[in-house]
Amino acid sequence: MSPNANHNGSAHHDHGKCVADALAAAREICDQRGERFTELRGRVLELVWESHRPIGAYAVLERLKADGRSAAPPTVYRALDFLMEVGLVHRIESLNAYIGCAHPGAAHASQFLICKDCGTAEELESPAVDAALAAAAGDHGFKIAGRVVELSGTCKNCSGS
Amino acid sequence: MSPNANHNGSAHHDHGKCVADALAAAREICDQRGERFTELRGRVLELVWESHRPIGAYAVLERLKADGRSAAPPTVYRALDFLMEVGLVHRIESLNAYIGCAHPGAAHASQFLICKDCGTAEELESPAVDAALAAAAGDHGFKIAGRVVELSGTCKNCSGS
DNA sequence: ACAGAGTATGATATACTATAGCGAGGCCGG
DNA sequence: CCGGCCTCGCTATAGTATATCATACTCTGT
Repeated sequence: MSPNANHNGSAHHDHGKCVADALAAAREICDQRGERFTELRGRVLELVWESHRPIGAYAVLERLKADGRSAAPPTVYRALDFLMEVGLVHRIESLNAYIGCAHPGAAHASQFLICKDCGTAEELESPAVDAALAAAAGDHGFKIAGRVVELSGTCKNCSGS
Repeated sequence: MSPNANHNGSAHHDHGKCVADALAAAREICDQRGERFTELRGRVLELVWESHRPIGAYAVLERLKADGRSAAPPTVYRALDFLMEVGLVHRIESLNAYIGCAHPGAAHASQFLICKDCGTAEELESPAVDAALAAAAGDHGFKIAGRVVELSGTCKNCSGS
């Protein structure tokens, strides 16, 4: 993994710390919720964060195998499903990929800005978007249970160049 | 919205007419754009509309085969790709499924309300949602190229019962 | 410490979704 | 009529996800 990372070109970005923070937060959240943050789940979450952009389930699987661990698709899908239920990971539907949640711990409806050039996916939580969606759904008598909002395009850094 | 509309099981809905209208419109749009609206493409579009809710590519394939036609996955994927390029069909990312466009002919960014109970997907074009998305993206220096907005939940008819 | 319930993981098989690549035939402009 | 392009048939394969059963772990109450 690139030690430098720095997703969107902005300044520096201590990737190791960022991953470690995410893991620490995850552990705490699971503790609070009485969920087991097992070694496997931790490793999967770590791999998702290390990628620092949406990563496919099978890419996670390959990395697990590279650890020397025995793993099969259900191994990773179960871990990802758990992490999504707890709110530590999001699934990007338009990419069939997964990414670490930027703001775990709080229920939230997020939106994603997916750059076609660099592959990063920035997580947003725009109240305005959320309100507009709620209003639009309400107009049609629709009760929202789940939201998928994914914009593809060019991110700030990539459009500069 | 179409004059008849009203999917969701309530009251009447002249399905045959609705499909025929969609096909007629499609033929005209392809003519205008100098695209070939072949028999296969027409049949695929017809099948998509007949389903009247998002339908998977392989379900379309089965129906094509039921016609006695020889068909393989590429057959249907090529047709669907064409129909999407022309704007006659949308893909629902969260379902890996396809649905006829309710307002073909005009460029538009649409949103979908997908009922988990009855499986229908209502197509919206909310300017407010669109504006909110554009604003949120703009705040982050992001240039939008494609939008995926899919809300899952319970539609009006299903929440009544 | 132990038994039992519930949960997590291992392992195999299979289902579902999508694309690559090649060749034959049709359509259309020159 | 011919040459290029588009459409379609066909086979193979890639990519994504789940069903199912077996094993092993963890926690709780005793």
